[in-house]
Amino acid sequence: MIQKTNRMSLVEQVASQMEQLIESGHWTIEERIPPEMELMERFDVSRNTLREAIRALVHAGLLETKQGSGTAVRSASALGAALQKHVKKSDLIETLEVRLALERQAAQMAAERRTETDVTQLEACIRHCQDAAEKGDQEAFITSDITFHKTVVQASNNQLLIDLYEHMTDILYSFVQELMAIDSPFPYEEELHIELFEAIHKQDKNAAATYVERYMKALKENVTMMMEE
Amino acid sequence: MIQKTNRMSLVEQVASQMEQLIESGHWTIEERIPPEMELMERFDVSRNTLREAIRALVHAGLLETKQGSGTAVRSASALGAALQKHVKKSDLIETLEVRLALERQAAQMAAERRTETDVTQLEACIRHCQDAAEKGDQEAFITSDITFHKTVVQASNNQLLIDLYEHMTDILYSFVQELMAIDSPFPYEEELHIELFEAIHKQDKNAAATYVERYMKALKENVTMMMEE
DNA sequence: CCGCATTTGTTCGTATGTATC
DNA sequence: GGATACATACGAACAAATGCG
Repeated sequence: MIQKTNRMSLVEQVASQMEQLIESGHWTIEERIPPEMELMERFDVSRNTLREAIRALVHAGLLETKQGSGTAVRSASALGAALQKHVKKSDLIETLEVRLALERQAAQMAAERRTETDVTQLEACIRHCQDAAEKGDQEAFITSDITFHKTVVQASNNQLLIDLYEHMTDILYSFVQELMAIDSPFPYEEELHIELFEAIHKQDKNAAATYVERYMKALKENVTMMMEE
Repeated sequence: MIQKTNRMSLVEQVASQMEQLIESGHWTIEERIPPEMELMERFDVSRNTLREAIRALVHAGLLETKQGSGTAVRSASALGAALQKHVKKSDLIETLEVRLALERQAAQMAAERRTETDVTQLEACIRHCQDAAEKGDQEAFITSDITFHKTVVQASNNQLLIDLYEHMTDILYSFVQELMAIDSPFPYEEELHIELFEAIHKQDKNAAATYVERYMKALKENVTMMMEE
């Protein structure tokens, strides 16, 4: 069978391969990729062809070039970069509302499909949250909190939903970090986490949705308050 | 104050401008854009620079070049193209589940925020659906059906949600078209549309969510049946 | 601080393949 | 088949930024 990809332009072939290398994690984030000269030899193409491929990935948000310095990986996913660009033009509240939509759906599906492994993982996440809260370690707490939510979504077993949610959350996180500078009076709704966990554990679909809604409502109010200050 | 990054690369400047032209609808979809020579003069850059910019947009899915023919607009949005690529690797069911998440949230928000204009628009959409159903015009019906759902989401007044939903729906639509070839035994849940409309009209948030869930459940079952055949 | 090597940025020229008329 | 227009690909040259000794 003849490979149809002979019809794919050289630039596309090179760009695809590089994209693969990035998304597969072979070229990790913030890492500098080999210089043009070396890549020319590796891919056996001319400099212009290679440069066009690099330009495509730069425009897609995957790479970042600096004259005189080199080219580095900026994002591991084209979808994430596209979302980020789009979200930057949007309202923070709008983004939160979309995140709520995704997490509620995920929580319901998690309640339906969760495995024993999911349950033990969620328990571990909650423990991490509690530990960080007791120690008063803000940063560690926020990280564990995010991990908890991501783990809930992962239990939904819907890869598209997982990807969208994680990108959305990462973007939100970096935004919130910019917004609230150093000190962060982030209230911990510990009960809500535990209740959500138990709803998933008991496979109670409606309860899971309700707790996500409550959590998100509280979060939304916090953010609006933060923005008014 | 010194301008920090007036040093945006020429290629990026050109690519951004072209992206603007596409997203603003100045270059409409499927339309062929001016040949390289003309664009070189308009942007006052060399051929290679222009080509790199075009390549970037091609890789982003906004443009499509054909040797000997020219360059045409393929998609009006970078996010849409990125989503499409990602969705193609996903399951149809997964995509439906995400769409449910978005539409349920949108319906709730529409119930809360809908204006009188939204109500009259939704009424018009329902009438179009009914007309098409009476005439037995499958294609017109599906189009009106999609328009109805998009109108519901638009009433949510959340631009990010609207964009995501519309891209998702367009992708789903093109998929379903491929899947079901010519004849399409697409069942019309007329009551559900009307009930959803009335819930939004009466600003009943919970009812709106319920009807979207029911509608999506029916749709999911139809799709699974279609795929098993 | 200077000079140098490295690396990316920009431009031009040339040859070839391919679709359209 | 021929003419034209466009896209593809390569090579070469110089400019500009960066980092190092």
